[in-house]
Amino acid sequence: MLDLAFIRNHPDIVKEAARLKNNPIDIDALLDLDQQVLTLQRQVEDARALQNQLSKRMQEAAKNKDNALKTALIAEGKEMAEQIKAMEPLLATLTEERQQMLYLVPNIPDPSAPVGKDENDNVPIAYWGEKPRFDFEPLDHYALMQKLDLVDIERAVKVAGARSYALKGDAARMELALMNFAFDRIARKGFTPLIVPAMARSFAFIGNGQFPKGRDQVYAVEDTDLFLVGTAEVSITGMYKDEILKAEELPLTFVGFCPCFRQEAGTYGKDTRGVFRIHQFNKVEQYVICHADHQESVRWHEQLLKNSVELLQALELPYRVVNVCTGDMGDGKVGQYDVESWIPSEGRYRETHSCSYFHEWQARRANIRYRDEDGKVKFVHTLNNTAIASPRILIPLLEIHQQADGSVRIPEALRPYMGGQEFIKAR
RNA sequence: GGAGAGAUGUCUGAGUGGUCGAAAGUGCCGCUCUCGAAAAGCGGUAGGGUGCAAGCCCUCGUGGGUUCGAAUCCCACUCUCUCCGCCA
Repeated sequence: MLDLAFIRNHPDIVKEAARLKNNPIDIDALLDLDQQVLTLQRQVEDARALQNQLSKRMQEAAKNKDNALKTALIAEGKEMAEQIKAMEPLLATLTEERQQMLYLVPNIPDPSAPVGKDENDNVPIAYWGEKPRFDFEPLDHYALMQKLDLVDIERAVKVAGARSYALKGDAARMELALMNFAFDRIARKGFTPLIVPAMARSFAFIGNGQFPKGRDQVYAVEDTDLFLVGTAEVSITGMYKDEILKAEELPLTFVGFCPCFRQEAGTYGKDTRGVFRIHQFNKVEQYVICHADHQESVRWHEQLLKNSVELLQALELPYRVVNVCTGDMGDGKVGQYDVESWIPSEGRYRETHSCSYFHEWQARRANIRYRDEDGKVKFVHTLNNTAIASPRILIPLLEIHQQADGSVRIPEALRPYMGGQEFIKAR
């Protein structure tokens, strides 16, 4: 959410941001509504001021035992109360409408973000690792998983419907190993480990930016105000809602884990093979709350990216980093890098990580602030990045490390988390 | 699921329907004292909206109601805590 005062003072900047992000919001309509609110608000406040004055004079009258005056003032007060009561519902409605519209206003992308329409305009900025050359016919991840008995999709679908899966055997062990591996490595950098609720109230989703716009991607728990989170980010943001932190407490750095749930509405027929796009997965997430300082945000953005790619390097997975263009990045983001891992069977890189910084956009929604050294209360900055998300990461992991004999080599860095095991072999 | 208690500022905690945005303590900041620190003393210290500003308005869990006027009375809801039951 942007500062309303900023939108008033810089409507052109906001309109340009919306255009760059393919966001159809009508800023003029918002400002128009805002003016209505302000006008009506002034009227109501004037009336209330008058009412308060009457109230004070009434006390005087009571003290002086001036019953005639008191009676007259009460009559006047009654009148004011009615006037106010008549104006209040409209003011409340308009204010709420303005708020809902405000939620839809996108953040201003950084000038360094490439301008573009969709993911095709994202700009690769770094490559790492050698794409493997196989001297045998490599399998795709699903074929590999079937052959090694690592997954049971049919029976999982029987239980939970399309886009479900059950990891089996060493794939199940590997998934847990990956979570542990990522959790450990990021924690070792000083990030506080956090296992967070996978369900959260609506305010957490509003705070994070998933609501109201992404509501259709989220599962609701019936007859409650609870929803299943699509990322630990939602819960962590919610945890700090309405807090005023001390400047010296910042930055707060977390490595958060929770199962993640996504409806994947509107993706029918897309990525239906294997475990690429599923409704439930596990994710270790990096999350940072820092001072309201652009440079500090940028430094953390780079650091979070570095943390993630170090994990991929340890897993010996070739990847590239793309600078996500304005049209492809989310509403709340100032800047976004995606890390894409090489998928041999598709002959292309695909998103496995997403690294974003938001400035105050989430903090304003969730009302997370801190008291600055000089006593001023400011909104914090927030950032987040995937550390590891699985089973998606199993796709490059299995495909890249498959061997001529049909087995899969476990990268050395992961072996300590799998009891020293070196290969996944057919049973 | 059953029974009870509660929700106030950084925290603890007081609060008779009007002079309460709110006592007191604590924390924090400044000053005095001191070579310096501690202790002690004095002063300051909630957030938000609106306005050039003075100011005005709002906020005592949330929403409604009573009233000229609600932290205070009434209703509903939410949440927290304690005990019992069930349970990983």
